[in-house]
Amino acid sequence: MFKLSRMADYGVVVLSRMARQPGELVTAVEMAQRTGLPQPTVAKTLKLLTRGGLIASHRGVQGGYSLERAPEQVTVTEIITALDGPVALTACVEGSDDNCAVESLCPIRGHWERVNEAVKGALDAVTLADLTSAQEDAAINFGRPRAAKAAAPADA
Amino acid sequence: MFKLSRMADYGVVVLSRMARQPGELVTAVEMAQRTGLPQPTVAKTLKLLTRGGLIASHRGVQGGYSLERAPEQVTVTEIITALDGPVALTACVEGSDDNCAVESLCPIRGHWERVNEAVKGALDAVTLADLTSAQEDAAINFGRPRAAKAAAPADA
DNA sequence: TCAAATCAGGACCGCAATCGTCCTGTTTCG
DNA sequence: CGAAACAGGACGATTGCGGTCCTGATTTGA
Repeated sequence: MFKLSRMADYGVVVLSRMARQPGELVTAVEMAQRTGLPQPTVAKTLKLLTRGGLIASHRGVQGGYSLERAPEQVTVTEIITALDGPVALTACVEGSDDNCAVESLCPIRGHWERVNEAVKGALDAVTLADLTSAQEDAAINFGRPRAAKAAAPADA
Repeated sequence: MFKLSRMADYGVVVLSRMARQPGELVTAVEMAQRTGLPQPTVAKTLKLLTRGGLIASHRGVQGGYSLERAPEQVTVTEIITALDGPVALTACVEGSDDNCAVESLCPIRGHWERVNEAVKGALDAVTLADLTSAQEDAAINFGRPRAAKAAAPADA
């Protein structure tokens, strides 16, 4: 229950790595090497984070991604939102598709939103800095279910 | 993101319906008729709720299920836990399977747990009574994606 | 001006977990 | 003893997600 998506995990890993040298411009492949995650996935994650406004991208030969905001300014809510869409407990709440046919007369809806707010608040209270604080030198490679086969390039 | 499972939705629907007559003994098929949900699914939900200790079951000819606890005593956390397992944000936290190979040296882990607690607290604060309060007479049939075909028996 | 590097965006496929159903016991009452 | 109802688990379909790749746009440097 409640498992946040793999993408969100990757986002935290990538951002944590970037937080170590804020402002530095790193390419997607470089990032993949540093984190040990597969390149395409890292690239995708970086793109999502860019679209979410969490990092800045620079095209061209000497391009790359950079963390422009301070780690204390980046909340977990933002990370999750950028990678998985808005934080919402129930399909009922967003009402995006045809999820809830009788949405208008569903009285539970309002109550769920209250819970949603509380959850969102909890996630807002945690920043990237909080998640990064203790892992300065530790190897960052959690959250990979069973893909830990071919040993990571280990910074090659 | 965060979408809680369909089962949890069903659980709330069923429990809300039961909360209207606490102590009354209703069978699974009866419950299905009242809620408009398919019988097998309702039966499954009832079983899970029973196992979770949220309702009591009585076998035999005149058997059925009954809500023994007061609606104010039933928290959302309990409902979710009964139907979907423990509330945990990350695969990292539970550490049940081989999800996290480097769990022991993953420094992010502790921080996620903090978030987990906050989320759990938010869900603990909402009871079944809160979700039931306003829906005394409204038809309860949200959360059904596209299965709203054959109009519900409407209490037959 | 041209070529290389790098990001942007989307399409696509495969897997996995979930959802929903059903079947076979077990218990209780008439 | 038979019917009613719950208990528990097995099983198949489906949806969403995770992961990869391809094509285009943009910038830099020779």
